[in-house]
Amino acid sequence: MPELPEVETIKRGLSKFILKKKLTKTTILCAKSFIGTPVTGTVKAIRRYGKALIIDLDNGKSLMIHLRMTGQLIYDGKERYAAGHPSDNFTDKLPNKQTRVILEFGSDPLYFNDQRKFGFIKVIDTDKVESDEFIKKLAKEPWQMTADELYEKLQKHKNSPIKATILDQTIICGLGNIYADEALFASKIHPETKSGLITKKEAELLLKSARDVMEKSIESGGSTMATYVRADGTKGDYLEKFAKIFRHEGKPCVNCGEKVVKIRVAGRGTHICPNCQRRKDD
DNA sequence: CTAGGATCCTGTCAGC
DNA sequence: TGCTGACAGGATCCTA
Repeated sequence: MPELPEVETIKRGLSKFILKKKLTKTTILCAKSFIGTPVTGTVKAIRRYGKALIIDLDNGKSLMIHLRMTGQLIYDGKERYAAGHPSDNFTDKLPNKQTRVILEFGSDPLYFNDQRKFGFIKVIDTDKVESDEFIKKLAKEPWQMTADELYEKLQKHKNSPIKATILDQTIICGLGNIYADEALFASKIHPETKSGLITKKEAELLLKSARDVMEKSIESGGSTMATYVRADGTKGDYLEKFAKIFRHEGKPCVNCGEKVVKIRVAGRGTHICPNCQRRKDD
């Protein structure tokens, strides 16, 4: 589901609507989607750590929200603001059968929808956010990391395929299945390449590519998300705005025209151009 | 310690 | 039509 750019988009969009508003009521429709005891309080800040969203209240409590694969947040005030896992129900009547939690800000509900129930909202003390078991393990994001740092980490996991390594949030934070494929394609690296065979130069390029693809998505993500929501029944296509390889299987590579293929790496569907991304091992 | 696979859960789609 | 298995924008747990 939502990777760093989507969560950043949610953060920016949601800030406009719920900052300084009071969370007055919580309705839990699925017990495993909400961890802790519901709280009330005024929204003081909205932060993001990797793919995790933090809503700080003015009473020392914070809500940590992780959308995992299929989470969505849909604010239904005067206008509707929806972001997260894209699907038709952004424009549905709400709540629907995938609604797990409803947070109410006065009369305006914020729906937490999550088809597969992997995501969650968790209440934690604001001063303990950074020591949370999940948060504290997160590595730096690509913008905070140097190529040398990345290179060193790759050497530590030299036998893992590079895609598996960059999907690990404790190694580099923010990439998910889409942006891992996009960054590897932009860097002309085959996803199955053993991490230990990545050169310093490639690590530098990979880091730059990761920044680029996510920045582009953040730029287009906000506006296209809004467009998606307003669309009259048509499916959102914001992936098409920036994806050059993800879900392009069967289509010609944008660089060389070779047919893009889909393979399986690290248990995940993976898209490559067999011509641009060559294996260097075996 | 690393590496790989199963697992959580619901829904959809391709292939009988 | 109905069934079955594969798979899905994530992360953890278990095993070797």
